[in-house]
Amino acid sequence: MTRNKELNQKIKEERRQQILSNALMLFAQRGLAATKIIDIASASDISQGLMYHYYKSKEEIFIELIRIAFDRMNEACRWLVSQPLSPREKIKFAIEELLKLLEQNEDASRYHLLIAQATASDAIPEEAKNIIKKENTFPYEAIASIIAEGQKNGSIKMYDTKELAMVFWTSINGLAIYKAVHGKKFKAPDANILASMFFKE
Amino acid sequence: MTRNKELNQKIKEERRQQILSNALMLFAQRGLAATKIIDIASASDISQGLMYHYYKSKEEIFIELIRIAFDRMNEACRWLVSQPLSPREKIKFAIEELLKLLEQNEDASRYHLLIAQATASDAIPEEAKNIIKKENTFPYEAIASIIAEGQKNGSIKMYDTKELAMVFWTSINGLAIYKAVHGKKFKAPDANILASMFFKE
DNA sequence: GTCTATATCCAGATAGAC
DNA sequence: GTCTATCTGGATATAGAC
Repeated sequence: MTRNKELNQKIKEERRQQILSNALMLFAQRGLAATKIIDIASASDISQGLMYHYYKSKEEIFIELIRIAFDRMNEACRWLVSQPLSPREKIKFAIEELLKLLEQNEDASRYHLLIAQATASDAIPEEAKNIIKKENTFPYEAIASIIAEGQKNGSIKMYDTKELAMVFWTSINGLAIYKAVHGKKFKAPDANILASMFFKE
Repeated sequence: MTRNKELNQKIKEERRQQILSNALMLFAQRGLAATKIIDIASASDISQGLMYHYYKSKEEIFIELIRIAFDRMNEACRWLVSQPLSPREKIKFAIEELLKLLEQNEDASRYHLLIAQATASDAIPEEAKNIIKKENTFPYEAIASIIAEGQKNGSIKMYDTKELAMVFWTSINGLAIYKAVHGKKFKAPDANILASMFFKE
């Protein structure tokens, strides 16, 4: 009895993951409004009606994805900040890892695109907007704090700290979008190109 | 008689421009699917029904905007290539002008965002896809050709030419999206930050 | 030219059978 | 748990009055 319940729970959880992953692909490809519930259902090989056993609405799926996207992003930033590396090494490492992720991991660039889209769009659920408002600044601040340290010890160029942090993320974002568009054909650029915005030769 | 006809034509043309401009703002803000005809009509202070005197569908408006966006972009690129400047000066100038445009011209960043969105989205009219497929490569090629020249004469770094061109546009794109999100508060970064990806010190 | 009213269509969400 | 059928609402596009 309890056995069965647990097993069912587990199956349900797996199915939810599967739906999430398909929804992520579709939202990233077409945006929230243009993605129909039935598209997600078809991609997940279930009927439209059955979707509502797993999620109570399209928006709920979207919100959960936004939450996951920021969780992962912020977790990665916290981890980066805590590494025993010099500021310069951290920035270099961050660029390299982000580019590698973009090139190799399909989901990674989709999450990026999802955030980019969601951030750029008015037409998303209120709750998603709140998550964005609350979480969006952290990656900028994390990078800015590393850059500030690097500027103090002379290893990073003396441009305005916030401007550098903005250019860091907007460049990554731009590449993530490019990747999402060009798919598997995408080859990440040499990390040194981006790095040269921050480092003296 | 002919007088009146001409005048009417002129008024109609102006109204169409007005509608286009409002539609651009809304499409950039919310995307195609999430923008309702009635939103465009309201923003233009006309009834929903009247919209159809000016455009036969929402998609037609979208397609016209995409066409304009690429016309302007490509025209600007052609102009840049033809300037009597050294490759290095051209790149520097292009960065400065693009950043200035982004900061000062509302429409400019909206057109950027529109292209970014449209390029990133599956869910746009077939005809818009065709325009994108046909026109999208030109700016990349134009910048790549300038970079190649600069590499030949030693004024631009010897990274892969296509990678540099890609990073050029994706960085601008990323900033355009950032600007579209943050609106008037946006302040463009120092052009030298971006320039340092291309130039030796 | 402009509006209001309406036909039509499509997508989200629910109900109910199996 | 899963499906099909259906309700409901909202958006596009058209018709017709002024």
